[in-house]
Amino acid sequence: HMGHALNGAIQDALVRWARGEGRRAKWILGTDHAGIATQTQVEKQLRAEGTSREEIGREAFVRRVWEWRSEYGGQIVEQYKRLGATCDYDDERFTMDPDYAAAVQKVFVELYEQGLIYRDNYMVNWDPGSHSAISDLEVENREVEDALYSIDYPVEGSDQVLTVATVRPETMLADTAVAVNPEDDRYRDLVGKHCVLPLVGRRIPIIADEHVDVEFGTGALKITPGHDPNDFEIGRKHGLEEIGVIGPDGRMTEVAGEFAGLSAAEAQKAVVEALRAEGRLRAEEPYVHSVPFSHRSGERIEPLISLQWFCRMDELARPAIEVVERDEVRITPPQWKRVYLDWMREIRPWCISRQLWWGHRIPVWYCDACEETYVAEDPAAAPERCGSCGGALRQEEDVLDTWFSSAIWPFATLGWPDDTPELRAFYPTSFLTTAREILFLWVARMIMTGLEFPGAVPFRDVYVHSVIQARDGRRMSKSLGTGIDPLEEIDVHGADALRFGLLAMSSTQDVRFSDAKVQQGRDLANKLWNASRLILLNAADAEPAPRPVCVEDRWILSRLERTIASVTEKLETYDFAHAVQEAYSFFWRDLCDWYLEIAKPRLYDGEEEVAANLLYALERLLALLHPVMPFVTEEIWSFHPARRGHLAVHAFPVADESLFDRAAEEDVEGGIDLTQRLRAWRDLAGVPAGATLPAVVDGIAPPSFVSRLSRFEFDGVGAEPVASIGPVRVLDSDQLDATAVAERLEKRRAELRAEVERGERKLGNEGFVAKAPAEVVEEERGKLERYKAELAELS
RNA sequence: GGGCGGUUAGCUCAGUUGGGAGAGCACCUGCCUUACAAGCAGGGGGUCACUGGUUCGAGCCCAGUACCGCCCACCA
Repeated sequence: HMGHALNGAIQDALVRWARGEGRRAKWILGTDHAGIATQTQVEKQLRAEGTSREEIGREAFVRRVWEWRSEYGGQIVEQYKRLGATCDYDDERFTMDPDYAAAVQKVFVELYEQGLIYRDNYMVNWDPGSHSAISDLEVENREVEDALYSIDYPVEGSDQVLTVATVRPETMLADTAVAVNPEDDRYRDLVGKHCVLPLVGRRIPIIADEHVDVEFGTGALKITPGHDPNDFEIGRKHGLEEIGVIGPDGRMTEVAGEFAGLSAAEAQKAVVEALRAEGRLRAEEPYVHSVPFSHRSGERIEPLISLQWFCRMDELARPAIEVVERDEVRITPPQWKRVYLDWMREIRPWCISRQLWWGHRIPVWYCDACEETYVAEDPAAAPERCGSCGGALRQEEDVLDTWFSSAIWPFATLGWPDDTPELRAFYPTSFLTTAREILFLWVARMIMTGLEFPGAVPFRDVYVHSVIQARDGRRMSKSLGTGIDPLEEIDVHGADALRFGLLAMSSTQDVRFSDAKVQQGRDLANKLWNASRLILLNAADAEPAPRPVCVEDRWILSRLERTIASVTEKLETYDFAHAVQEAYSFFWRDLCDWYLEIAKPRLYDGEEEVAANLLYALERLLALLHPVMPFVTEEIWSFHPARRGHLAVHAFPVADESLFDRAAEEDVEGGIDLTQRLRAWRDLAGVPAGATLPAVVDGIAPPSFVSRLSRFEFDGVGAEPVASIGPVRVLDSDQLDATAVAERLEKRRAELRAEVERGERKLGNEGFVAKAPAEVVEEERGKLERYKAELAELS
């Protein structure tokens, strides 16, 4: 999707740039096994074939997934090639590769042996869609309208009732307490007594817990430790019984008695009806609240207690917090640093087991006879018999969260745990870019495992790129139909155009996809081609070199080198939008609009110096733009007389400061400004486009190109001056329309009067003159003088 | 409920330390000028969301308001 394309454009620009600077660059492209998503796809196929994973069994299913993978797994790689990404394709990695899998097992076992990985019955986010537990980060909350039911729970041995409110009445079957706030005077004397649970008849204690909000509803809260994360915590604190009435299949269990077998939704209706029949239902009202959904399957999460593997994060997080605090890992843009730190400081245990078949099967074996547990790094070397009782061993059925294996990507792909030359050469890596939704899921975990295993940060820089939204500002998503396919953009506009466009769009904030920016990239590629044609067809015999012979030459060389310096600086700070805009504007405005137009006569004359300058500028410009637009620059390069091999392995230009020339820049830019004013005057005075007008210059002569590019002859004689533009006095001629000239003059006089008034007002302000810096005041005085002088000339 | 970001031209976005508001696209006018009509030249267009404050001077700094978006969060 477009996020991959942006990510690829950024990484490829940086890696090509790094190579061009002679740095040893490695870019490993690879994929994770996307456990839930992939398993879901294959299960869908099986259903279409009238079978299921249960029917064909684990081994056959995993084979099917590998087949699926061999068919579709290469797509992203092919797409990256279309984009022009120069990954080390021979080194492609996959999280299920045997050596990678071995690294995953090793990490699991080491963390297990340190006591950081443990198995526990705990409240998890159960995803009925994938039939698996998922982690907190894979849950998204959505606003939903439910009904809020108020139910009367009779207090044992009295006429009193406690009214509790719930959006999930079916879970009342698993209630094991009613809680009130200890400070709540209304219920103080009820604490310690019991309620009788309607429909069920179970005696449940009334307990006091400060979590209960006195303000909400009646201030009495039903406690269902088995089906509510909140109640689970309270239940553990008070040692309450944990009852499960909803099973992993989303249906009511045997424990639910007469409701057993119903889906949770059906049970809700039935329970409400039963309560109503018993007169226990006090109220029912619409209620909007946020509800967890599975990010993967889209189904509503069913919180339930289940036996899962967890990873304790606090110890792992501590050093990962420090390296970011100390900027040993720099996060750009900087606001994400705090987001990272806030999350890490509040980090909770990570549920790492998944009830799937596609993934790294957890390397744990159980002895059913004596309840002994074994772990083994190498599944092939796993014990077959229990060491204590000799009983048969059974391997854990669950697999690891895909992110658990992705977390070790930076070093596992380089051969860890072996001490490989690659690991020594490239770890720690330098750069990682990603969308911010990946910051916790992946980046944080890579930092933690990197510090824990190889013992160093996995990368120095993290760049969090923009989210590219759809043209209308909505999220790009397949389900909304708002997605824009990068491959289609490449088909229509070209990969260079898309790369340029994406980098030009990128920002420190989210941006809408801009067709105009891609268009700009396409236009740039086109114009590069045309300008190169002009240069190469007319200058091919020269040797590229800076050979300035006039102020315009010194100007363009100075601008070229300043642009190189500036683009490099922007790349260094990951300011891609400004980097590409700056290169664009140098090429389009300075080189094409001005220098090429100025230099054409010399070029057509076969002048060697101008040819040398142009070939030099082109050579350096191609190399500068190559990281952004590799295809067109490489193609043009193949026609350049200075080419040696491919541009892709040519050096990135280093700014030559000896060519910086402030004076030449001022002179030429003054000439450009004068040319534009002369052209504007002509246009507004209604002069035919092709006409050449007589004029004289009063004072210092402007650069020679001004006359030709503005179509004025500066050696006019005889006629009266009718207008004054800078040092240029336009002389009367029969090509001028007297009325239009008069109107134009009057318009200019009005402008000048307004400027003079503005300047006088500002300088008449005592505060300004007294408190503003002297140079600012001086500048204002100078401007006022110039405006007054021009106005005097025109009157 | 917390936190972060946004509000600048018709559209998408830039605006470095506070000193006369910019780009690309779109629009208007004129040009097929021997690299390019996917082009060239010129032009119009903005109460910088709102209200106060600081300052000689505010798009920029401070306080508040209103919308929009995102992230985090165990009020039933």
